[in-house]
Amino acid sequence: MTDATKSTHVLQHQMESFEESCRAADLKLTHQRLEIYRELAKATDHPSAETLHKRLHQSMPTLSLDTVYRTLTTFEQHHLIKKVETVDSQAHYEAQMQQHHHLICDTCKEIMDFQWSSFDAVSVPEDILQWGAIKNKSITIYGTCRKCQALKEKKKLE
Amino acid sequence: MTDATKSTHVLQHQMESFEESCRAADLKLTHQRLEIYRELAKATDHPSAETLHKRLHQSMPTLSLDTVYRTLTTFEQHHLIKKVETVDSQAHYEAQMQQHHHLICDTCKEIMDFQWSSFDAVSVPEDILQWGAIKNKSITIYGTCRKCQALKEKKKLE
DNA sequence: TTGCAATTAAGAACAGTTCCTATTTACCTT
DNA sequence: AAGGTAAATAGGAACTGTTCTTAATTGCAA
Ligand SMILES: [Mn+2]
Ligand SMILES: [Mn+2]
Ligand SMILES: [Zn+2]
Ligand SMILES: [Zn+2]
Repeated sequence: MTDATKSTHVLQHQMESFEESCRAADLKLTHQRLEIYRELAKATDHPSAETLHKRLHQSMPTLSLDTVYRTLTTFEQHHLIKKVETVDSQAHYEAQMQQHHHLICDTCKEIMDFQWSSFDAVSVPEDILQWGAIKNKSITIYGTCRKCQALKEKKKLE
Repeated sequence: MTDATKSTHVLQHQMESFEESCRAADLKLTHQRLEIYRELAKATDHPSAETLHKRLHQSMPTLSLDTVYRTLTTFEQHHLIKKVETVDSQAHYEAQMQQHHHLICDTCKEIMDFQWSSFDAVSVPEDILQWGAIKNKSITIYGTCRKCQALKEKKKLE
């Protein structure tokens, strides 16, 4: 997927399996839940509740910010979405549930996904096993993205 | 270091290099700054501003929470400490500046340090290099720590 | 010592999130 | 299809974590 948005049929499939998960979890299929999930699923960034609320406002002018927060929390509790760990004061979310890792730009704070399957395959060092039961490991890479690097170069020349 | 607290002379050395860094950065060596740094440096957990404030309250009853926040922000800006990325609403800090990684317990939320030098040594996948200038990569491992596992076992038996 | 810019304490303000409650809605039962 | 009911929502109040404002204090250079 090189495009900035997901193809319609991939998203449609994701929506169907989302609806199935909701029914299985006894979550009512409200318009709000469907639209919030769809908006998050089609996002390639990792939006905050406020960002999602803004994006949905045009098509759902009465949607309350509280509903966005409450709904995201519900989804997270049912493992339908994930809260992304950041250093930011706002919480960021994603519907991407497959194993993946993050690139974070220290300048624009954009969070990008990436894969590193050879890392996913290795097991953790011996001495960590005694800490407890390990469930998951993920990488965060920090740096400056191309866009922000270019901007900095420009400013230097001025 | 198997002990829960650092040996006095290691901490003393860390304090000396901290004082040097402050002078180099034109930061005045106030009692508050020294004590906040010392408290963070000797901690093996990853305390929040509020936790640090509580720990310091006995010896410094007039220390304000605002000063703790302001001081931690100042230290972070001068790369004397780090803000730890978590999914938590409170910010967590550490004085440990050497490359290391984190284990986070999903139950008690405790954050533990660990080393993985063979991972530190490998370079990132080719295609990531085109994203921008990479500065650092770190791992977060999630799971349930021994203590919390034991507690859960106990509850099951009841 | 003295002078002054930097720093602090205390509380007000602010930002992000959650709670309260009256109203609405999904969906189960007829 | 219609009715009943528990769950979900909107809107505003409340709460929590963090930052700002300002007057008083302090570190440190002269
Ligand atoms: Mn992601
Ligand atoms: Mn650490
Ligand atoms: Zn950037
Ligand atoms: Zn634990």
